[in-house]
Amino acid sequence: MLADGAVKKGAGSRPDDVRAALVAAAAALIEELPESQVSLRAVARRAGVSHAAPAHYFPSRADLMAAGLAEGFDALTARMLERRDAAGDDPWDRLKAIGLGYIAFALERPRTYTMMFQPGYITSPDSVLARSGDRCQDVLTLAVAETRRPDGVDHGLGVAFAWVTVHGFVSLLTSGKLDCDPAEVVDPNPELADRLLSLMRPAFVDG
Amino acid sequence: MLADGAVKKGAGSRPDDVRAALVAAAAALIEELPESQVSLRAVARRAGVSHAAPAHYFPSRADLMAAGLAEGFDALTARMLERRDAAGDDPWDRLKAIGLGYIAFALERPRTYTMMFQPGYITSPDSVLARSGDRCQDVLTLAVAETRRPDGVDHGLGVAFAWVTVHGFVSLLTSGKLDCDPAEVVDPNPELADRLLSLMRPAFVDG
DNA sequence: TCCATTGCTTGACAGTGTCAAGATGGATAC
DNA sequence: GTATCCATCTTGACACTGTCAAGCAATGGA
Repeated sequence: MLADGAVKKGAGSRPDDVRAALVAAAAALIEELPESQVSLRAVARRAGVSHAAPAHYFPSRADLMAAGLAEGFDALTARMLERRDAAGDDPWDRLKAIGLGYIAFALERPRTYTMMFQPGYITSPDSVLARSGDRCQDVLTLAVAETRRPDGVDHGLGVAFAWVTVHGFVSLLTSGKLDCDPAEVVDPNPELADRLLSLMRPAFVDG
Repeated sequence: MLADGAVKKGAGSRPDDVRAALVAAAAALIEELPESQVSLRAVARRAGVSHAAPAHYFPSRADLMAAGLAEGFDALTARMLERRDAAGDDPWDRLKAIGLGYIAFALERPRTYTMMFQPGYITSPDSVLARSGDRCQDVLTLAVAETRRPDGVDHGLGVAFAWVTVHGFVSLLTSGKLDCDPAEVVDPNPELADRLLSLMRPAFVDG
């Protein structure tokens, strides 16, 4: 049996199979191991190729990690959209749904999430990782725009405030600074997240 | 000339000189280099000792890093207290001063700050790093308690909200996600931080 | 059939964290 | 004064890392 994401040699192997296997292996290991243990060679082993194979697709370890992390941003974006579209028409409900989806993703894949925001993996503003991060931010930007009211806060500040709140929350949670169990925050016990998001409500909608 | 924090051998060298030099060297390198380049051996070189000397004081690399990061938490705490004590008597002014001090520290020493919240360096709740983190949180807890009003939010939630906001802000800033220059946020242009902190004001005080 | 290019492997290098063993020097015991 | 001990630190080794150079194998074009 081949390992998860490993490449079948010979017959069925097409160009870019190895690349896809490497990205999949990187994404898997990023969540399974501490950051320092996600080595280029470990990813290559998981993908079933030699230790130098990644060099043909990614200039450095950072670029391979970035490719795996970009998948993380895409998954986060998908999760937010899913929750938003199930939330109905009320702008605040939609924004809050996005926030809860964001929190749920980060707590399900904490190592991936943490690494997604690690400086050093974005090598240029046009990189795959930067672009996937931008698409993620677009979802939030749109949802904040929907809540707009004449006397509301500046739009850019609102986006920053919303993002800051959810990011700070999951970041402190996974660092163990908010003495409560991250595993219980979303599924069995969503009150904390709910109440925290409600604290930022006055910045967006009336009442 | 000896490098910063290096140990003078022979005459003046007392017990724990090497330990202090190692911690100082670690604290310095943590801010100077990317996390992956702050190696045990680089710290030892900086401190002027052999590559295995740190093992006599710290069981592993993580423990040496934790000692350097604990100094970071202590410096952060000192910065917050300094700002608070200069802020007068108004509870909200004091809380906001703490927040601005927090933000200033994090943007002055971004690599140190980021690493302070990296999971993996706290080996036990009684570790030096955990304790210095607790002292830091105590300052915030006290300031939030001062803002208390009868119909206000739950105290624990208030502490979480305040911390989440400043931590999320500097964390996104240093990740490059809030398209503005972190170097300019505090000193020449404190409006953004000021406005962001003001958004959480309704959760703490009236008016 | 020959050749060139692509895709990947093997091998090497310096650097890393950690462990074992040896040196060194100051304090204590006799 | 000499011997012993012990903490402190060094040296050396090991497996592992990221990256580079060289080589092998297969594919596609002439």
